[in-house]
Amino acid sequence: MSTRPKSERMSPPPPPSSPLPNQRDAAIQELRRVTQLAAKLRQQLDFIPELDRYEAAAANVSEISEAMKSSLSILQSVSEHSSSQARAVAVASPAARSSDGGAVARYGAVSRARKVRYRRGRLGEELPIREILTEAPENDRFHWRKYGEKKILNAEYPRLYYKCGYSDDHRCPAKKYVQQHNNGDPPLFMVTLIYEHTCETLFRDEPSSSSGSSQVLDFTKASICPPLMAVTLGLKKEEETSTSTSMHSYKYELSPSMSLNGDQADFFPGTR
DNA sequence: CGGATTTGACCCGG
DNA sequence: CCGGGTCAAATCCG
Repeated sequence: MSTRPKSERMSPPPPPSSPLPNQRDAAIQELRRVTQLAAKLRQQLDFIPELDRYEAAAANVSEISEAMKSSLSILQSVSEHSSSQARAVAVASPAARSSDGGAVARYGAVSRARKVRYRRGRLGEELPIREILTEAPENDRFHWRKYGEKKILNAEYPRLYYKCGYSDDHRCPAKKYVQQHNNGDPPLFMVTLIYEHTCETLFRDEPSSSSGSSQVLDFTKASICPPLMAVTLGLKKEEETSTSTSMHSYKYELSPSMSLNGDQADFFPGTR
């Protein structure tokens, strides 16, 4: 009964109507599909705002990739060493097999540098930084309070400064800067996240329980968690927000442009 | 009326 | 001194 809402399948699963020798090929093909999905997953990681969750998810994706790789190699080696039956097939098309391995390696290599950077704080400290290029900067489900806006030299668009809406109550250090990046049809915004939220743990990994809320991915867009249920880490006994955590309404106004040719607009060379 | 946003001043590091 | 980041009083808005 659980059908994915949006779907993102790239190829329909091949019918399992394969005889024996082809089963291995089918399995390999499935593995390749999963490998592609892992690659896609890796891209979606970029939309995870919190540092620790991002890294945890990244680790999981890496493990998936590794598992895929080893599974594939196991399958292949089995087929090659295997006696009798599979033997014929294995010898029949060695080229195909090696190409499979190539594909896996390629996807495995996609693990480009993560966008977790560090920046000098006023005290010379290093602040955890993440940069995200998105068309929906308001769609992380946190409550932000704008506290400044600044024109940036050589930048077409101003930079907007936000801090966590609970920064006062919970000493949450999370901040984010949002700057429009271009004026495409879906305009892109460079979102810089600084520090993690300590105010609330939105959804700790809850196994099972209610439907939906598949704890990972799908932050891509949409889905703004309805109520931020301020679940503190369980150590501090603070009287939680209680006061209706109102829905927050954003409005990132796209400033009325200020001319400029936008030629040099070189923001972050390395991203993407 | 209260909370969020606006916006220029202020601060601070390079 | 300059530019980016933050503060905070004024203002806006529901």
